[in-house]
Amino acid sequence: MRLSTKARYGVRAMVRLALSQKDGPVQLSLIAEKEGVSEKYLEHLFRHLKANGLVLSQRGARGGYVLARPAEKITLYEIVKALEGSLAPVDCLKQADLCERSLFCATREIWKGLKKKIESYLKSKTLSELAQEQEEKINAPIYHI
Amino acid sequence: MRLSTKARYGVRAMVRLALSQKDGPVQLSLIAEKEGVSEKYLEHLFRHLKANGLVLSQRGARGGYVLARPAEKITLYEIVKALEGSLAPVDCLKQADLCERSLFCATREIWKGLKKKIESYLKSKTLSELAQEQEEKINAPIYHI
DNA sequence: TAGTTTTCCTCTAGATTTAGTAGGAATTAA
DNA sequence: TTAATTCCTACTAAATCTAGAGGAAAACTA
Repeated sequence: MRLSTKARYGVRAMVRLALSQKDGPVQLSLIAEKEGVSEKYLEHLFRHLKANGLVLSQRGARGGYVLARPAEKITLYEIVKALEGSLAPVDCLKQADLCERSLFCATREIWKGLKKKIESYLKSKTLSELAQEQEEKINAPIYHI
Repeated sequence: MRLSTKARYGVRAMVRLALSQKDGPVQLSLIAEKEGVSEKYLEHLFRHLKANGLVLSQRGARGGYVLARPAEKITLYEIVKALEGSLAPVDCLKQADLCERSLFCATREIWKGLKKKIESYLKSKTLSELAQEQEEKINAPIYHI
């Protein structure tokens, strides 16, 4: 049940974008530096984010990315799904004929329920909530003596 | 967020075990045949199930496996965890020092919440529930004309 | 006791997925 | 025109998944 780095890095990049886009498009080079992720890898991730209508891009000098919608209107579900492809724990949920047992399989119902739980949780979290929490964490660090 | 075949086959095998063990230990060869999974692969899975105290084994002729506890006392969480190792969506939940950002990472809190949702769902499902549902599905099949 | 059945154990290996990197084309601002 | 930036297509090393082979150990049966 692990998320790939696509989802992990991608969500962090989106938070960074939400926090940084006040001054116009944000370059991948900035996100790469701040998040400690390779710029080349971010290119892949943002392709998916763009294809799924989550960000808009501006090419050329002083270009970059901005959120396609206000952060309050973007859920974590959308981000993770755009990057991970699907949140189904098992493939037979998308494609029942992968397994001839599908119709009589009790475990399949369990996985279906699990998928719903995961999705409803991620749908309940918006990017703006996450960005705000991130800001608070940065502004209220723990000081060591 | 996909489960491996370990968890998928393992849960099905446990359901099969719950349904078949009335007449004594169940051999892997039987489960393999019924579930369409290689016996050799089941050996691997049952090693983990046994190591985690979910099944007991009897070696030798007419040996096999039985549940270590009544099916009502075994949750899906235990089975999946035994086979999958961990249900953490990201590794930094188990080992915070994997990432220097852990202490100030808002996304980490999200993944922690997601892990809790997954676990509480799987803890709420017992093997006996699952076995009963499976039995009903078998006894009430859909007939095609 | 001998033979058979079954779990137990270690080692090996192909297939698939992950996590990137390389190199350059296209676009835009200055 | 130049520099900056996204966009696109390949390629690849490493990890993980999904087993399979071969035999040792244990226990039942005759």
